[in-house]
Amino acid sequence: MLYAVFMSATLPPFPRPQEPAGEPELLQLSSAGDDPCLRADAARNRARLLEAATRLIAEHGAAGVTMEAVAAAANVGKGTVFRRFGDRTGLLTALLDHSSRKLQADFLGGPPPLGPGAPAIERLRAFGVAVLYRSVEQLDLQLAAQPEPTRRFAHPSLRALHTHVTMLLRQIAPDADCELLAQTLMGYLDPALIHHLTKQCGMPLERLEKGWLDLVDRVTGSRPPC
Amino acid sequence: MLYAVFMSATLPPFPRPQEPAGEPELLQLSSAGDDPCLRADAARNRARLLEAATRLIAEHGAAGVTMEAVAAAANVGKGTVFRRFGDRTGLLTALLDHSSRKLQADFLGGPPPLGPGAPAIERLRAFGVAVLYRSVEQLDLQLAAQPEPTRRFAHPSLRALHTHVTMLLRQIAPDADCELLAQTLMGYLDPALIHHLTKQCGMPLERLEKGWLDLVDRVTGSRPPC
DNA sequence: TTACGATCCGGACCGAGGTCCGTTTATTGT
DNA sequence: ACAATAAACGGACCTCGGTCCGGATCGTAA
Repeated sequence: MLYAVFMSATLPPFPRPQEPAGEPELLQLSSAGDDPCLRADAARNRARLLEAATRLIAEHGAAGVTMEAVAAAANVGKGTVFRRFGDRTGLLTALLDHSSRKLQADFLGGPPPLGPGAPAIERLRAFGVAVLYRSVEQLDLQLAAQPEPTRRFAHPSLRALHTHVTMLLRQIAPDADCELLAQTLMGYLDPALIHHLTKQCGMPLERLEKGWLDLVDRVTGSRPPC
Repeated sequence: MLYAVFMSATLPPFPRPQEPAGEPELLQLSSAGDDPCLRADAARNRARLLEAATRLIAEHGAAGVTMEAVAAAANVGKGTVFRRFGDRTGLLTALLDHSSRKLQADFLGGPPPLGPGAPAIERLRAFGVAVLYRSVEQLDLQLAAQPEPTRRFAHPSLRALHTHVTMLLRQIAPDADCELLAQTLMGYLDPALIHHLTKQCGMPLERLEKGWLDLVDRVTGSRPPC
């Protein structure tokens, strides 16, 4: 439960999900939603599974969908699901992959203020707002896709966001511990927090948005007066 | 999975864990580690379970301990564990209860700078450091006790901390959205984050501590220059 | 002391995530 | 076209968290 780091060279019991085969860290925004060299039937089943999962989740909510149900709906064996996606989190994450890549493309190479061209602080503000909106319209999935606490921050997609925020911060406040500051900012955008504040505390999204802008100002030291 | 709010008056299928029967919101720091009016055998079993759990966790780590194993080690039926503590999270939380109450007592009525008497900002600084240290020496348990994302922020003990931070912030920055700011600060103290930074990124605790102090200064607008 | 009702106990049972391995299928080289 | 080999398949199987309910126990009042 806490071992199983690599599995020795002797016969891998499972080819391991080649799904989250993260490209060189950050710039993993290539190839739309497909995958590298996958056998024909495998690719077909993968597509079927994603489609089935999407449909079932739309019907019953992410929390109400069983892996076995997905497999059945896709006319595929249960083992196939796990071989392809590793675990439940993997499948759910794959469903988020598209929007995740889009967001990444937007702030990495899109038009300002999200993309390069605008001053860093503007980009940072826009970034938070973008993430906020994205999370709100996928809260259900985002929550269900959250891995267990130990791995929450290891998730490649999240790391990418964190890296980006760190870079922006470095341009704004070079003397600060931008790694930690970035972590703090990302914490504000945690789907679980957003869910809690909007659904359980009834805060309007607008307030969260203001909160983000304010937070950015405070953290970067660009408060109004002074 | 997302219903079951209260259970109607008609025959409760389970008396429901009377464990986290939160007193009036905040000031729940009374009665050391025991419970209200519990039948003799029930109290005895409860103690046995807590003791067994503690021992097993010390041996195998929190993640490596099964509910059934705890039950067996306590010479008790599995059902008894769940009746008493509701679920795994409940049991683990109960183990943290003692230190949780102590912390609460400290910042609610202990000596400055944690307790009342010191200026709010000093208390806030001390608060973060205290939580940091407490988390570090119980990381394993804290992580394992973390409930699923949907309920992460609903946890009473966490709410208490959040409330306290909010109050301190209100004294420091009355015009800010202290609820949100408090949430941000609490995010920095999330055990999962601490685990990630210290165990996975290899940051020394000292750096996290500096990070907290710096964060407090930034967020409250009490930066050095100006 | 006894009897009775509320509370508690225990372990069989269930569902869902995850694994294993014998069988099937796609690909590739000839 | 035809092996031969690597990759993929599927579903039985395992574990573990959580539930249920018939029966044992405790507290109490007479």
